[in-house]
Amino acid sequence: MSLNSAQRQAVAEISSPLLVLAGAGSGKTRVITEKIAHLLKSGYQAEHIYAITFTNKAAREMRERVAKLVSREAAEPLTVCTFHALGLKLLQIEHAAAGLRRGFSVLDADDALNLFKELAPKGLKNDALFALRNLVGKAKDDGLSPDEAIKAARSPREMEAASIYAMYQRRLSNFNAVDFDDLIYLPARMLEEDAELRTRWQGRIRYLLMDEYQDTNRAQYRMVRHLVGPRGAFTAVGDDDQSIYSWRGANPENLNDLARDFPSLKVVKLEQNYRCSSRILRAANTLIAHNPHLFEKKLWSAHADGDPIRVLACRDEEHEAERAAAAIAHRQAQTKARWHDFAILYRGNHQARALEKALRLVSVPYHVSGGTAFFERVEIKDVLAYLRLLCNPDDDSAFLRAVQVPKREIGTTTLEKLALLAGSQHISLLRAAERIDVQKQLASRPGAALMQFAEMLERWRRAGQSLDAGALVARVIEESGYELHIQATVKEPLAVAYRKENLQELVQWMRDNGKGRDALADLQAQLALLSHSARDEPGNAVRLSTLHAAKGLEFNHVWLVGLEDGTLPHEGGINEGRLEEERRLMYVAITRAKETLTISYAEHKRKFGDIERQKPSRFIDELPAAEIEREGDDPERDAEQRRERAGAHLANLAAMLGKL
DNA sequence: ACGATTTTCAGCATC
DNA sequence: TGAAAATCGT
Repeated sequence: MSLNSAQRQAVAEISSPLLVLAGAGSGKTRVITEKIAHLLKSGYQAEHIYAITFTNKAAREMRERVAKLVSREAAEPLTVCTFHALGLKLLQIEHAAAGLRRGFSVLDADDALNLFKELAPKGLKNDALFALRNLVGKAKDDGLSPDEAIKAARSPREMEAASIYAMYQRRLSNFNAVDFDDLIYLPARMLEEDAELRTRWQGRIRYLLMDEYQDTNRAQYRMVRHLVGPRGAFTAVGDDDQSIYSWRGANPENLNDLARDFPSLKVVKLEQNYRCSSRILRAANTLIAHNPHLFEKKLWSAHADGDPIRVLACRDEEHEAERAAAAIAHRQAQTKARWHDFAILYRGNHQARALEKALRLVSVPYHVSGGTAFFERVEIKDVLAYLRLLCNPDDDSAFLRAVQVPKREIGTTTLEKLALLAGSQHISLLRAAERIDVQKQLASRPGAALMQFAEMLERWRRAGQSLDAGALVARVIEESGYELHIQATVKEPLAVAYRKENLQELVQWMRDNGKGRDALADLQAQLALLSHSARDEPGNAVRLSTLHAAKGLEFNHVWLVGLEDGTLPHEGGINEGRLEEERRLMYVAITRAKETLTISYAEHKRKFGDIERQKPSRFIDELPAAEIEREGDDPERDAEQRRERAGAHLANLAAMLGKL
């Protein structure tokens, strides 16, 4: 299929900075991939083209689609990665300018939070702690250094946050480590302050493409602005109606700022939707028209009207789940559709429980996507701690983890003593553990155990000179006793096998990606950015997903459950300006559906113990009444409605026959 | 160092 | 309500 005229325009425009406003289902990924092919044809060299996404998954998909379009060899030198991966790459190359040493660590969210907790006042309530951390995060997002944050502090709370921020950054620097936010903040700052570095990177990145632009935060925008420079050779693709991440710092205003900062900016709108039935799209348009808009766009679809949108009133959450499960099972049996053509979408993770139960009951295969902590793979984090420590002896947080798993008779008392000694000499825990005089001040058994641990790391470091990354990691897993540790601590044989597989996959990943010497130093940092592996694909199963996790996906048949005031829109979002974001969330949900959309709500729900009456979501009233078909849960009432419809149908037929 | 009991908290979740 | 974290008790 060929491109439509707006898509062609978006692909061909390479002389001016370009903003592509890509409505839901308008083929934005296709435009980006075609544009990369076009840039290559126009004489841009692949190593100078950068395509940036938000998630690893999106990056992987884009790489695959580009490789299909041009050849695999032509696509290979392209850079297609996440914002954070780009920031990491810059830091690894320019580490000296950032005050980092080679092999620096990237602390994951967990480690960063633990470090923060250590520095924050003790006994702080959870929400106060998070509020404080948000203030620190905001300072980084605003591009303020700790000193600047202290100067800018306007209230005692901000002052407190700024001083914790300063301590926090000092600790990171002692660890020779950065956190996720630093992967954006530090590059943005370096590009801002160092003209020579900026010119060099602008020469390296000759064309920049950005996906999901509405999700960028201010720091990311700053980084981008300096990377593209005044030349503005970039394409930003986004949709303000699909901005659903402002709660984690995304700033859709960035779409506006683009026009301000690049006066020659061209704007192309992709308004033809290739995904939804006309009726579904009309419903989505009518709903989102209740929001104010910066850019007017009118999405249309060439598809037929299709089935009406059904709105079901259910007794309670269980009843709602049963109806969805039964309807999916029934429809699948009737139409022989594939299971993965169905999705049930909901606002909060906890809503999945009733649905899972109902689906199991009717033996429908399902896959729950999203939901964070499900696949927190300890074995990867543990081994990564070893690798981090190997590349960066100053990484205390990696030391604390590695030294305790597997158990080697080093307990909290020993570590506290060690920390005290290390602190008094201003050296890291591992450096302290290596020192004979420190060992002498500890009890003999723990002292010896620490020495053994330090020697083991030193052995690996020497072995690393001649081994490639994959082989070295295999050796670390073996010699650290980690495999035995899994066998000893994990009870189920299946889980043991699964964990070993994961470690095997880690080794393979190192083999695949590790080229050249010192590869491990770079790879261990990249590993921190890798969340899920390429496998654990959902397969042929009904998809259960939160609305957030469903963005970017599409299904023939979508069930949207829990449409009650307080759930969608969510309680907290109803008051402040967040109602609009809730509406966008609903918009995203509707536009996932290609053929049929069923919306349901529960009239009663248990909340924190007791049963509460629920009001149907106000968003239901914002849908076009002509496109929806309401059904209560009262069988009598339903039967009556069906009879009425059948009657009307018959009357229609009779009328038509009469005309003939 | 561990298991039992009490307290707390309840929105999405990337890198 | 119910799960997870914090605290208690041995």
